[in-house]
Amino acid sequence: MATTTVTRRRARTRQRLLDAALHTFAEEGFGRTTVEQVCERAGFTRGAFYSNFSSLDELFLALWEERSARMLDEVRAALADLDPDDPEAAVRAAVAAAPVDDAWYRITAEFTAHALRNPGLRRVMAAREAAIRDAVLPVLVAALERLGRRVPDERALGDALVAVHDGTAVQVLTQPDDDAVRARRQALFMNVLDVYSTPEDSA
Amino acid sequence: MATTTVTRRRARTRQRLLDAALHTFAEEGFGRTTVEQVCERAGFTRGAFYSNFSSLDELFLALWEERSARMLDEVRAALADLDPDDPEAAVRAAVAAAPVDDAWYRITAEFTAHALRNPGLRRVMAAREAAIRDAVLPVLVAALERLGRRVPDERALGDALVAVHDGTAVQVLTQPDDDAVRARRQALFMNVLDVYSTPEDSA
DNA sequence: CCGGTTCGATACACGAACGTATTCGATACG
DNA sequence: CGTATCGAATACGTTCGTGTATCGAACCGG
Repeated sequence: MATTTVTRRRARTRQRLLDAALHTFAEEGFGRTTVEQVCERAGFTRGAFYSNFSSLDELFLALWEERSARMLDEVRAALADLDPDDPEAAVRAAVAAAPVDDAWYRITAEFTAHALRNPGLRRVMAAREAAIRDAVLPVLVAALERLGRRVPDERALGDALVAVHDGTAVQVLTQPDDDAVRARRQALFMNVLDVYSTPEDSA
Repeated sequence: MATTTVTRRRARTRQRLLDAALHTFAEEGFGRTTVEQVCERAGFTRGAFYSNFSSLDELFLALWEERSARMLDEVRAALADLDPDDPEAAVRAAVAAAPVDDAWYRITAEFTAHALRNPGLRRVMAAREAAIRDAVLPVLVAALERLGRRVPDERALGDALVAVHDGTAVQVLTQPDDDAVRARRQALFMNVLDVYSTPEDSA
């Protein structure tokens, strides 16, 4: 195909721009980031930028989609091989799969704020969140069943876990050196799993 | 005092600028907001701005401090008169006191991201969060005790509640029309209160 | 009222970033 | 090996926002 190799070049600079943008967004904030900054970091000129994206907004969305999709994959992979006999370990693995990454958190925080201003983006974000939830949920439900626990309201459990994940992420990031915070986070996950599932007999 | 009335004028324009900034930040995002936009909305010139604040960053911090302090007061006031016999109502009141306000959420989200880049700001934010938590906590603990429940680990309960509040806020805002989301939020609060307290006898 | 002070308005000079139109080089393909 | 095409570099004019230095009016105390 004629376009194959040409597209390679394109894809490479595109990727570089995305990487540069990731770091610039994290350091400067999305709103404070300029096209020039991204280009300089990536080692390109603005011409290259505008040949790949029509605006910073477009790049921002592309970046977010790429990264969140990748994270979703990682979560799926990590959950694929859980130890069915050790619920603590399972939770630990699941939590580790959706790590609290400083730079990425800042970006999603701003993306969230951004999306709340734009109905289109808001739907995109909601869909992605739902996808993550729906990927994680069946695995956890299965794990719980192997432990002899049923989940009466999967949706409620899913929302609760997502909320706990997001909510505690801030705490962990604002107190990065406090292990107790991390421990409480872990405990809260366990508690939620416990509360939103019931022992066998209630079927 | 000579400065009294003069200060009044000053305070008035200052307040107007803060109000204008609140709305502009909410609509445009903090990073995308310019001094000019704020001034235009407030009905002043940039001269007035620079006579009151040295930068947008400074205004941003001032705004956040003012608003979060006010919110803290409101929470305190709302919690002051709780119905000791109706835990659901108590929670509802508490939740209502820390309302999920769209505009305000966007701003705090960006402030959080901003603060994560700035150690000084991060400490300010952590302190404010702790203050809110410490204001709410004793009231809830007392309410629970009146219901015959003890709270073994107050800190854990506090962190959990804050996390749930923050985490579910996003869900409520991204799905504003879905009452089920709000109901699950409420339920999650109840569950957390339940899990983090034990009946009398365990004293 | 009146002088002094404070505070916001005005005007200016500057720099940063934008987006486009065009050029030039690399790369795929016959 | 030559050529057509694609994509990044360059160059340009323009807009927008900034911060400061100065001016003038509102407001204070006496």
